[in-house]
Amino acid sequence: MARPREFDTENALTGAMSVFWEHGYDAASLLDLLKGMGLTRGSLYKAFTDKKTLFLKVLNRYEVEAVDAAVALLTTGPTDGAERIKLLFDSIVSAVQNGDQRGCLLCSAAAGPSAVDVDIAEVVQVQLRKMGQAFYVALTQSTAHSGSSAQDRRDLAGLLLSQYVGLRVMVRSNAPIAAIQESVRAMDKVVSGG
Amino acid sequence: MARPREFDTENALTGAMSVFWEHGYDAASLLDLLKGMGLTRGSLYKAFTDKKTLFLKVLNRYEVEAVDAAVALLTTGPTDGAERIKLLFDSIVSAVQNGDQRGCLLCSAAAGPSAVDVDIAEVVQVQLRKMGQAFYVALTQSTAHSGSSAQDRRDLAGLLLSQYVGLRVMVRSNAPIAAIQESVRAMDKVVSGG
DNA sequence: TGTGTTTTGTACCAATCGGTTCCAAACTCT
DNA sequence: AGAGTTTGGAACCGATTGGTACAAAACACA
Repeated sequence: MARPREFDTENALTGAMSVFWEHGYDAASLLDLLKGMGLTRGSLYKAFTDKKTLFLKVLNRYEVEAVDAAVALLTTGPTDGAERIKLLFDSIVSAVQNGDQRGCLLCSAAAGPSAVDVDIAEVVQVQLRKMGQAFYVALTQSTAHSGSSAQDRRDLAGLLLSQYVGLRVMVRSNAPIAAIQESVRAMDKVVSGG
Repeated sequence: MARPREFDTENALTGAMSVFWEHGYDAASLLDLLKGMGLTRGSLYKAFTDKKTLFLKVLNRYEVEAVDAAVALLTTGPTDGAERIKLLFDSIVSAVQNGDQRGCLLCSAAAGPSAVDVDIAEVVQVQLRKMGQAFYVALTQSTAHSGSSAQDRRDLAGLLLSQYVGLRVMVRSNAPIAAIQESVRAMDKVVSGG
């Protein structure tokens, strides 16, 4: 009934995510996005309305692609819950060692536009809360912490969450990998020695 | 020998710090800065060269005003080192309770422009390292940790540092105060029961 | 093969960005 | 008072910002 799209929406979103991830929300210009998504102004605005709505859709995609993966890692699998937590933090170190210094799109959004835009802040909070819940579940399914009170587990889950955010912000800020490793090593000890 | 300044440089820097603190580096426009500093374009550029150099000077001022204060709190005083660490984290909670959601200028800089500008990144790293060192000293001067190995203390200091960054980022991102308190409570436990 | 509908690409928009230029005003010193 | 020097303020700069308008192109359906 009409002219079909020449681009794949999912591909375009992936491209946008990559641009936002690298530059951050504010610093990512329309031109960056157009180049990264491989489409022109008209198409972008017709398909995604707005820079901000595009970013919100990218955040949703990040949730599906990255957050849910982390949540799955934390809440399922054969290993002990504490072991899964270690795996997650070790994956941060691995990422840095592989040259990925982009940090976490969600964490950067938390530090940046989230302080100014309520819509973005809301999505960010939902996802952070999701991560926190996953930490809580992992602790509950760990032999070292299943015996402690729910309150203590909740507190420790909160610690793990802010720790996660802090680490990935430090990664993005060019902190030496040794500093990251120290932090992860200490965190492993806390999680093991409940 | 010439016309004197009509403004006080230190006052102007304080104003600039306040603007950068609230908006972040990128989002702080020249107009915001001029208004916040109470001077005009000509004066700003004559006195501070550049937006970026102004920010670097603001970072130096933040170091003197905020970082050094935190370092002093952590490294001196009559109380046990672990107690000082608790005081620092409690002060974060207090700030939020008093309606201050700006977080930490340094931490926001770490998440934002630091990933892009090497000069800013360098200053940020120096100050973060300074904070980490202070955590290390506090641990060394704590009865609960003076017995552990220097390596363990270094690791835990790294954990405290990333924890500090993460907390203040979360504060800025509008996280509920309950989440902040959980994290601090768990942190207190780790520091006490070393 | 039209006809209707949607996409695409470009030209264009006002607003704002950080930064420069320039001159009158305000001062110190002789 | 006059010379010398620096500040303050406003006008102005090109570049870039996110966003819109519109005509041509590409399809589905009849």
